[in-house]
Amino acid sequence: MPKLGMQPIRRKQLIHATLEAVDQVGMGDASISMIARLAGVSNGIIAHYFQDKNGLLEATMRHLMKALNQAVRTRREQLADDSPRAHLKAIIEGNFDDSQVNGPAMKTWLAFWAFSMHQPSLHRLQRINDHRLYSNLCCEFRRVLPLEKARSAARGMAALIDGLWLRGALAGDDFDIEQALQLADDYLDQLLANR
Amino acid sequence: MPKLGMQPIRRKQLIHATLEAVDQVGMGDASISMIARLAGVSNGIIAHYFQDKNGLLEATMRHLMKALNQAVRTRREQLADDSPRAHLKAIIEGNFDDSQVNGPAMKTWLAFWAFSMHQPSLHRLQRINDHRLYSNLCCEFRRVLPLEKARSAARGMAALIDGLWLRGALAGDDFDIEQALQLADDYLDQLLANR
Amino acid sequence: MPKLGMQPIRRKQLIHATLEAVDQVGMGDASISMIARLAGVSNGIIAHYFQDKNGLLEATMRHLMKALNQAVRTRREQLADDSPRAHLKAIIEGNFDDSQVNGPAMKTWLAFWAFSMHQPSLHRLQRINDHRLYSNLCCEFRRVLPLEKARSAARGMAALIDGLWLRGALAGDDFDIEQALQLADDYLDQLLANR
Amino acid sequence: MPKLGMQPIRRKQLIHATLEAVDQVGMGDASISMIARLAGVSNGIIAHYFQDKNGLLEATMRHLMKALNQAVRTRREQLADDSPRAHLKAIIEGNFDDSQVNGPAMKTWLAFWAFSMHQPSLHRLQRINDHRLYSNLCCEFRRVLPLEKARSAARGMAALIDGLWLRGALAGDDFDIEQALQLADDYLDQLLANR
DNA sequence: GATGAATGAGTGTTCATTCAT
DNA sequence: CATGAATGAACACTCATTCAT
Repeated sequence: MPKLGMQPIRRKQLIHATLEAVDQVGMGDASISMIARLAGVSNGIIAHYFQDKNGLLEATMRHLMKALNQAVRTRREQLADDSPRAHLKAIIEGNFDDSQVNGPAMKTWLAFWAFSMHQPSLHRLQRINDHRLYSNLCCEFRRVLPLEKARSAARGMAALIDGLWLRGALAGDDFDIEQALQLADDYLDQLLANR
Repeated sequence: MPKLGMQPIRRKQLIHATLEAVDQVGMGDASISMIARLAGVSNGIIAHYFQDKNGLLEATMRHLMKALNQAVRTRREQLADDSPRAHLKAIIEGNFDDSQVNGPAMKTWLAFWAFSMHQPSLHRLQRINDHRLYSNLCCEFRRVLPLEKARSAARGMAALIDGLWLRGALAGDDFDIEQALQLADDYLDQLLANR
Repeated sequence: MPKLGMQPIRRKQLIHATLEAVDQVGMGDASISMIARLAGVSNGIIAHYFQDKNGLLEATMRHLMKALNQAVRTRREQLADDSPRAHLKAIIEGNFDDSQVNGPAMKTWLAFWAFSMHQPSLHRLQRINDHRLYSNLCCEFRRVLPLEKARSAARGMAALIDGLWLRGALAGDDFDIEQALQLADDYLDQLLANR
Repeated sequence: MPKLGMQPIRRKQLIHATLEAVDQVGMGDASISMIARLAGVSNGIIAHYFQDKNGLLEATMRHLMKALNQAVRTRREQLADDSPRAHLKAIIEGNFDDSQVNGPAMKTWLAFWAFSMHQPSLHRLQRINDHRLYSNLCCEFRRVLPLEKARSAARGMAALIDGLWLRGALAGDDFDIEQALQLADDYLDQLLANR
């Protein structure tokens, strides 16, 4: 008798096992059987739920992206203040959400960046994600800056956010999130001041 | 004695073949035999000159780092103007040198970032490289800013440079270097203005 | 579930293929793929059941040791006469059992002796096996000889058995088992006479 | 200018390096380049003096056999007493000469036994060596025993010698040579008493 | 006489994938 | 739904051998 509704449970199990595996040994050495072992299921099950390894990796990336979007959206929805500045801060902070700055997530993002350069389906996801950050920022800057200035500000802020995140990820345990937020905040002030 | 002085020639050959291979198929699929084929030599020669695959990858990373340092140093040495601002601009521009923004180099850097998270010897190299950028920037900022402000500025600028580079690399052919330099320059102005 | 209970079948298959391979080309040239071919299975299956080549070799050695112990035990259990002499003869004869004097077994034992000098896990097995022969002999000698004489007799008899076996193995097809048993028997008479 | 008379020097160097290599890692892992390194010469030199690896191994085996024969002959020549008993003791003792019971020699003999089963040229050498021990013993026994008894005694004594040596070699550092000689001596007494 | 660069076949091992149960 | 047995290609690496110098 088939257990009903196993699909979402198994998928979550396997995606988390993938993150854990990448955290432990890197994406290159995260084999199907290791992931299956971490998830406590058999090898074959991955084909059942994700077709093949690429399917699992793509699903894992979508999971991270969804978590990022969720982190940003939640912060923006809970805003008392509807000012551009408040929204921009929320976007910045969302990018340094717990779901994005833990070991497994950081290592997996790094691995995906490299991998996506040679995998069209992942590259598309990657570009969508990059564009969403820019687009979110640009929208808000647009409320207080002329178009070209807004675009420029969005490009700069997106780069600073990613750069801070990247250097933090590479630094490992020394990632000082408060400091990163402070730097982004200072930059934001300057961008907004420069009308 | 056999042909003498082949070592530096072969090493260069193989490092360039590695960059080419990573550019074509990514580091995960850049096999020893593919690299050897691209270099026009036999598989076994890699062991002869680099001990093993890791040795070759590490040498390739050192090559990229050396090129980056060289690009920065050359620009600084040729400076007519010895002002902090000029030096900082030279550092920024060095990071977007041709040796760093071509396809093979960008893909290889991305791959190394991911890989270094699980390879202590590469991680060490990575940290040295990250620190050098910060350190170079900090020195120059220090000439015009108080210590804490200089540190902050260096951290911010390092992050912006890396972020611009990263987003450019992920964008692929659409990497607009002029635009990136402009954004970094604007940020630099603001940092220097904020004494 | 897939075919159940394949493990013991496959393990026997592969151990016998190993003995055959060592018989045909020696342990140095008995490659995984040759063994797999002889067993009629794929290369990869060895990892599935024995982890790696060493695991297979160790299992093969255990198989030979088990056969030897079985050959001795069976003879002793079927003894009508419970005298020390009868037991000692049974031990001697067990060491020249068909399972121990055929080509594959002899060549594999020789190879293991050499190999065990550099493989701690096999060396341990080897010592256990050596000690068991001595120990079995000593127990029986002890029933009719004082301690020191029993020990001496056991050492001598163990050496003679191994020496006869060794020279027989090296002689190849000319191994005259009857002659070997006769020599061991004569030696036994002398040891027992020397109270 | 070619150095004259290098051949015997280089050959000795390489044979000793081979024994050392086999002692350290076993014959399976004693590569040409390891042997060359231990000898302090280049890889290519082995082909120069021994044609190929087999040539070197065969020469090494001949070296061990020569040392064994020398050890026996020297003892017999220095005998004051020309009795069969004295000669037999000399033969026994020669087989436990320092040149035969050190680590490198023991490990190499074991490896050769295994290897010779699949290498006709080495097998021939092996049989010559085995036969020489038997033949030497038989000659002396013949002086005091009838033909069949002499043959039997020689077979038994050869087996005991080899068996004691083998069990000693497998025991490693615990090889008690005095004990082995005592056991062989006791056996000798019994064989000579049984006219 | 001696070197060490270069080869390329061969090794053990790993792994994503398939499939009968 | 789920298993784990089985495959076979691919991998990094080793090595005896060759040969120009």
